[in-house]
Amino acid sequence: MENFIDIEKKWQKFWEENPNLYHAIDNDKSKTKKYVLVEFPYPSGSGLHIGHTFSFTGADVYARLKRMQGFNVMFPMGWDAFGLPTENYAIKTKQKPQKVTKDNTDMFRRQMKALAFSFDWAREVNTTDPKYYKWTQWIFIQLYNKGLAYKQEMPINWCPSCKIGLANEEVVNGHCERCGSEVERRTISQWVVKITEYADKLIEGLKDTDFIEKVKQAQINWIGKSDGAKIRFKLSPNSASILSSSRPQTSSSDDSGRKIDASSDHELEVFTTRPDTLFGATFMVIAPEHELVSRLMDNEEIKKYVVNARSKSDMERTELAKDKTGVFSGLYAINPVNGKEIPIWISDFVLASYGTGAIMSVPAHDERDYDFAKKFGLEIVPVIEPEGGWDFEKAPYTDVDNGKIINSEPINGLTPAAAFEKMLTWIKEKGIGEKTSSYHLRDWIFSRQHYWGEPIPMIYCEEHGWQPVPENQLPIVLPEVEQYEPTDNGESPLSTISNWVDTVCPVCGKKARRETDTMPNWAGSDWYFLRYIDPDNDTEIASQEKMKYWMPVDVYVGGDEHNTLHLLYSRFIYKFLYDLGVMPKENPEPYYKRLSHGVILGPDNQRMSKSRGNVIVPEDVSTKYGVDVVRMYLMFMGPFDSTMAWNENTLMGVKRFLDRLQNYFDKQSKQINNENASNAKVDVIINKLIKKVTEDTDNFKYNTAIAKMMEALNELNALGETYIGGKYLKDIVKMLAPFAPYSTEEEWSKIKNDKDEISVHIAKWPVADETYLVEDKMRVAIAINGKVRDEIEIESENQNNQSEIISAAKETEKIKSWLSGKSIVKEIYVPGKMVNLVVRD
RNA sequence: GCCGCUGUGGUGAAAUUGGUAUACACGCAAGACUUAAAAUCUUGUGCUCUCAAAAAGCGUGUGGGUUCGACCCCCGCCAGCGGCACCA
Repeated sequence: MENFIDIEKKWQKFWEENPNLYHAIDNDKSKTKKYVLVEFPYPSGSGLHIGHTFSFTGADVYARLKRMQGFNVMFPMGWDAFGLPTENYAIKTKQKPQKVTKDNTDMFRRQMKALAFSFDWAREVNTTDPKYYKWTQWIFIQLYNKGLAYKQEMPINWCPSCKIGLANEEVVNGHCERCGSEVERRTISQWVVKITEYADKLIEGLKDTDFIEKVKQAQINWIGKSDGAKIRFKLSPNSASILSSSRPQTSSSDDSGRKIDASSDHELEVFTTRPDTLFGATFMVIAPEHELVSRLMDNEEIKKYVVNARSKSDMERTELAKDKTGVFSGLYAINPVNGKEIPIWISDFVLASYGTGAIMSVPAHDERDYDFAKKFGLEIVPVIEPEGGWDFEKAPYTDVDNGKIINSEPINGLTPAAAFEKMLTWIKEKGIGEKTSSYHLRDWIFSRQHYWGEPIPMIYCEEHGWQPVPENQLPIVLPEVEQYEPTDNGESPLSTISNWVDTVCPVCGKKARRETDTMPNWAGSDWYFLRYIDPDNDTEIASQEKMKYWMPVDVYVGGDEHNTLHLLYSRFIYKFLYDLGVMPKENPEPYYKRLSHGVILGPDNQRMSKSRGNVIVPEDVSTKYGVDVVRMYLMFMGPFDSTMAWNENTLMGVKRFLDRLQNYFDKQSKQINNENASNAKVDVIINKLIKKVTEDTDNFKYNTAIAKMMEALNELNALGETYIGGKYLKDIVKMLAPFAPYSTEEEWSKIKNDKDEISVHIAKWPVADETYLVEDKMRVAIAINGKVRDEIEIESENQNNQSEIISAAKETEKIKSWLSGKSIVKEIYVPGKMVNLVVRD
């Protein structure tokens, strides 16, 4: 007999020579389409890891099932290949990133083919291919044209040792991921994408999807919508005159037209979720970055505080969260509802990036305001009191569901909820504010000062400002050069390539400069699922007709770590393109179902990592035991979405099962020509198996599907020398095929006849014959007071004959002894399941 | 602190969603084959009581509740995991 290595070689070659087995056919109306997507990998130098193997196998099993069930399945694969690790590796080994990427994707592709994933390789995409990123750049231009991309001074994470700007994801606990030195803040002019414009649409759109609750919640939390009001506080006359005498020297913003701060010299605008507590506002606090503060820098104390606060990293600010700091601004505002003059403080616990960068402080009813008031001896005025009173000396009262409004002349006695509504109308009538919402979601910083990314297709002209590259000049190809190390000044390495940077203005034709920043990693992975639909299209992102056929993605398999950022960015870009009219109007959402796969831990129950030395390399295990064993084990070890530890003993159990099955097939093959040699027991075993395996596989419950196959084999073996016939033998091979593609293909080649498909992987999935699912006899449990004491066997056709079954139940020896001396007060019969007799002494 | 999830044998886990708890697999024990070991096969395996068996009792983190009947539904608590976190 051939060993598994020969078998794998043989069939890999066969599949390579027959790629049409897994081809998805565009616009095939004769079949129902099924778009099965799994997150494409970043092709790192260390090859496919066990997590990839796990999630890809899970998606592959599903794709194979659907294909065999007669769907027109698209199951594509590609490479999310821009990114820092490649750039760093290239710098270290003095190779071109293009070359490193090529080597890595070649390795990944080879490993994937060895693992028998049924990808449609004709649709392979690569985010670093100019033909691909032409469209990534095109999307950016559309964003710019619609006013959703703007340039702004933004603080970034700066590594002083690498001399490079770091993305948030490259900062680990306040330190540079690469060199470990502490990250500083620096302000750099950056491209920003207005995802916040779509915040509401991204929340509402979730109802058009079938994501699991956990994912929907993650998205909603990340967007973090709060309903409340904007309220304008007039400054006291004195304060207003102080300010008007010190206008800011220059406006810090350049051309974005965005104003963070809507306040004028006479007003200070705040956002609050608690307008019901407005009468309790006894002071105000503004962020050190607030526009007003820049006009108060003559005061040494304020200047010192502000300079210090601005130099703090986000880390430091939040770490010191408990201990409030602050300084009095010298200014006063008027509480619009009671005319009270209240002080304005400056403190870094107020975030410039949320709301208006200024708050009204109600210390009696907010933890942070309370801490601040206690520390600086500010007034605390309660405006809500619960029944039974509250000791405001000890703590603030923050419960919104209970209590009555006090100390608030026109609204006294209302509940906080009623007061909330009342105040919204009131501030509107008085013209001092209006209802609004605020979001945790921030606009998306889109610039990276790295080489290995998509060039941002923008040109700067002295006269005409920022202009998009004309679309017919796309793609702007990343120049291949010798120098792509980071520069000293924090600019992208592209800035040193003068013959690339120097260009002409698309408006006036005069000298102009290209943008030298590149896009973040997310840019290419936002929309890749669209490109699979039409990977070679040169004139459109994808053809309308094809998108109409394939969209939406039916099932999207990915990791929990992408449930917020990637999924949100991706939905945003899709919705933007949808509003642009580029997407089919039937599909406002890109993904119908989202499935998150679990995590495979090392044998020590710890996350796999090189430093722990607990890494399992798929290629090592598959050369030792065979690909089928590895695939099947991964699917058997537990539910597809849970965290599980690698255990080689359990893997051996799967291997034994496959070996036993092989023996069974070898014995059975003697009678292969006898299509229907079978008996009643076999009919039941196989048809039940088909039903269960089909259901479970369809629902990604692979572990129980495999358990059923094991159970069935045990049952068949227990029948001894019974031949089950060719049809059932083929059914078993088919059901196993998605999990164990090699050995089933081998077995299929032995047992198939001329009428059968050339490959088991395009054979027709079996359908259970319902007539065999009903057994003639059933076992009915008999319980006394809910505890099972005995059981009887009944004819299935009699299962609804309640009185007969109950009297039979009372007649068994065991039950009689349980009943003696007791009286039956109630009899319950669950058809075909059980009898419960409720008795009393 | 907030949001989400999970607690079932020695282990990974099942349970038709309110109807016989522990399927399947691992591990362990005993046996068969073998000079021996590995591999393979057979049998047993929740706990207590028992030389053993029968019978009984106890058993799904924990305390209550609803129900003829609860791993499943409701209320409270404990433990663990993941995400967010000075978001006004």
